[in-house]
Amino acid sequence: MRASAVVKNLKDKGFRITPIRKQIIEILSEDRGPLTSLDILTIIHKTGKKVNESTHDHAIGVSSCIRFARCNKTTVYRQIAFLLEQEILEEINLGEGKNRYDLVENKAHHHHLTCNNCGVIKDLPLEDNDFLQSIEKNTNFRIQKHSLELFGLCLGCQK
Amino acid sequence: MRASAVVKNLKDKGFRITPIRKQIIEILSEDRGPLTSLDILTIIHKTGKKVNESTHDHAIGVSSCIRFARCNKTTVYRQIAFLLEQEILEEINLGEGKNRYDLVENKAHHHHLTCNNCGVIKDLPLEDNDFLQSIEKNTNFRIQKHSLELFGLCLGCQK
DNA sequence: TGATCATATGCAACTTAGTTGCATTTGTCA
DNA sequence: TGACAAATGCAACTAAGTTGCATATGATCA
Repeated sequence: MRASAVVKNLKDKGFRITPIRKQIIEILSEDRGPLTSLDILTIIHKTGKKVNESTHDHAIGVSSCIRFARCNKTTVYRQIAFLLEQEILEEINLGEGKNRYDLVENKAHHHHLTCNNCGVIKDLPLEDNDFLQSIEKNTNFRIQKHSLELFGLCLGCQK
Repeated sequence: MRASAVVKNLKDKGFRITPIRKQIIEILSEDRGPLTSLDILTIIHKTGKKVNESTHDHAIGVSSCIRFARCNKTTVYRQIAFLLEQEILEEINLGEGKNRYDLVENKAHHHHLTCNNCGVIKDLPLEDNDFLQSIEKNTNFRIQKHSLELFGLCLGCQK
């Protein structure tokens, strides 16, 4: 798994490895597609270790309750910011009014194909260097970043 | 000006022409670049007719005050939704956490070049039909919509 | 021209994504 | 193990956008 390599790399650079940081890196390397901060938080809550807590609320007869792993949304946002800074993550905007995040691939820069029906998001590797160079020539802009997002129907949803 | 043609077209289709609807169409046809809902609201407030209102607040000695044209943000959002439905506007997302809107051009579909330094947004007309067709062939997706946004430095900001 | 009515508007309250300040906790290293 | 910088939790906040409902108004017709 790529997660352990990322963790090792961060450790070597002198950054702390906390359980939450590690878990977020693991979640993002499981190839679930680009995730929102809420996706990440929900996965942490669902997959985290269960904790038995004794309570003494005799009034409603509850003697113990089960809770899932705790993590605050602020922490998720801060981890995302950290991982973006370290260029481990990239931010993806599909016009949904929220951001998604994906591990930066070692392979070539890629784009996304989103199915308007089922919502599946597929990677789309593209050789676009020539394309960008010709735009630079024609416009006198120096291009630093670009985003190309495609929306349509996947094969299964065309029927 | 294109605004009057748009207004006439809406009237012919049986839609009401209210002062706010008209003003929003005019603002968007002034070629200020893609605007946010707040941009539109602010322009309405600044350029609207002044209204003298008599007050009788003797306690603080104010006998009249000047107010700018009123328009509620809800109204702007609803007009945007209406104009999107009529395919008069298109929604543009530059990853800012908010949407921008631009009149749909009769000319070819185009993209945007945003300067990371001064924020200027330039139109970029592109012939991308072949490009999209080859992606359809390679992926089996039927592409319905795409967004290509480029970010970098305009000529003036490269120095 | 004035009455009618569907449509447009204003307002307040709400939702959701994301941010900030501050007190507390915890990984790391000596 | 103790110390301390970095990470976390929590509450309160901001900003974009939405919803319900009462009121106002543009277009039409008598």
